[in-house]
Amino acid sequence: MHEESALHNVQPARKQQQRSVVTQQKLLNAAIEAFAENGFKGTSTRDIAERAGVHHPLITYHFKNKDQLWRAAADYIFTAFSASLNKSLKEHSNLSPKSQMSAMIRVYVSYAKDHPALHKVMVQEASYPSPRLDWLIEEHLKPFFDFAIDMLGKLQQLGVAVPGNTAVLFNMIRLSSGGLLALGNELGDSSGLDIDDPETIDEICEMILRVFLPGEMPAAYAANTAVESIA
Amino acid sequence: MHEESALHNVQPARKQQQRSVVTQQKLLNAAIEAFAENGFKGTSTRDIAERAGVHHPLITYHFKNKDQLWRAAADYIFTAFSASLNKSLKEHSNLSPKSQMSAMIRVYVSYAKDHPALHKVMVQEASYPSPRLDWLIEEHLKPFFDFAIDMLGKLQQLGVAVPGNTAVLFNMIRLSSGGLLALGNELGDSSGLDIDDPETIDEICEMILRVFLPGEMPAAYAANTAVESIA
DNA sequence: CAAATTATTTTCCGGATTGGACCAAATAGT
DNA sequence: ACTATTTGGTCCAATCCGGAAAATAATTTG
Repeated sequence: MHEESALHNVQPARKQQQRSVVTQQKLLNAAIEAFAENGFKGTSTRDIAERAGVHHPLITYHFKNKDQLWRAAADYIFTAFSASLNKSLKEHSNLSPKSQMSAMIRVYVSYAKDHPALHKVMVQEASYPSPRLDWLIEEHLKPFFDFAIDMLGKLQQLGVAVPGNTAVLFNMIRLSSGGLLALGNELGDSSGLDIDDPETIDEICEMILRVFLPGEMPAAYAANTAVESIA
Repeated sequence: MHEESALHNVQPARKQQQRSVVTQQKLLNAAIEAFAENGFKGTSTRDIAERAGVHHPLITYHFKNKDQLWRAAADYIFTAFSASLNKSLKEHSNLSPKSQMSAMIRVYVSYAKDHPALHKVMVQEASYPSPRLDWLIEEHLKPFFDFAIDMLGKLQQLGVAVPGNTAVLFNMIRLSSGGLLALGNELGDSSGLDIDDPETIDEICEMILRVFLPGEMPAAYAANTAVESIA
């Protein structure tokens, strides 16, 4: 027996084996996919194990139980997203606020395209109150939201973003960006849009900018306003 | 035994009893709620029956099986929505296209507030390919989408709606409108928004109009362009 | 290499849940 | 009052559930 999930092992008396991290990752990816499709309740650990091509008791071994697996999976995908977001923020830190927000939206859309589960899991969990939703908000959503809303508010003051309740505006951007990609299956059949076409992705990004950030940056604006990355 | 669901009875040798339609409606409402929360796979017929306060074998009696119940529930909510939409369209048929689209968005937002399941079910089913998704698109989504996209395209030509791919724009409106309401649980905790406050609803509607339909109608435009209701 | 530790496989469990069948009783139209 | 419709109560066989436990295999470390 072990006290903690292998992912957060405190004192590994011995090094973690390679195959271990491989199966953990296989399980995490499978879990994300399954949870995104069928929600927490609608997903069985056996389904996840099968998708991962792994014997189901390994879930107990590596993650203790279904709930911890869900949390580990959420950590996994949100941390990865946060990383690529911070990377982009750093690269664009010397550009105008509008360019920064623009880059941020592009990162989100790109990430949502490759990992639609990011958006789906959020929607799935928000469907009804649950301890997981509370945890997700506190642990991952709130920091990101606070940061983005603050940034968006500044753009509103500059006349770049549409005025109005900033939180509402932010969530509209989030839902549009993530939702379009998550609805890939439906969009094709109902609206003739091909999500896998890079041009469609571009069109989506540009449309979001055109709609939500229609204003131009004031010419006199000094581009150099440092933007700290998210904690 | 009966050949068809009671809802689509062909030759009722005797009239359908009142209490029958009551339990059917209770079941339909419960089904919509449950399917919206946990998806098709994640919902059990027993769960639905329990929510409806009805003995679960009645599902078999009234709807034959789980799948038919899902279809009946989808029919129910989409038909009701279509009705209130057509009503609003008729009432505003003498107004400008922008006012009509504005009214349409308000109807959608209001409906999504009282019946967030409308949006949730769509998202749930679009999560992965399924015969239900195909059916839903063909039966309900396509007619509505085609109508709305056509209307939106005209508004783009008039310079009222933001230019760009009309289908993308339409889906952004749809996701923003429905999504904000469907995410009620999350929005409160993560962004301090109270969905139950009528002012919030107003703010949302106005924001959507401000963002997606920023242009003014050309003054010279003749208001009287008849708009047929959806088939 | 050998021992100690970590990881995987295999088997099993008790219980809950699944969708659905069945029939007797109640109810409501005619 | 007669009869079709609707409901209540019970049951079932199958499957799936999350997890425990023990036997086996593979790796790291000394």
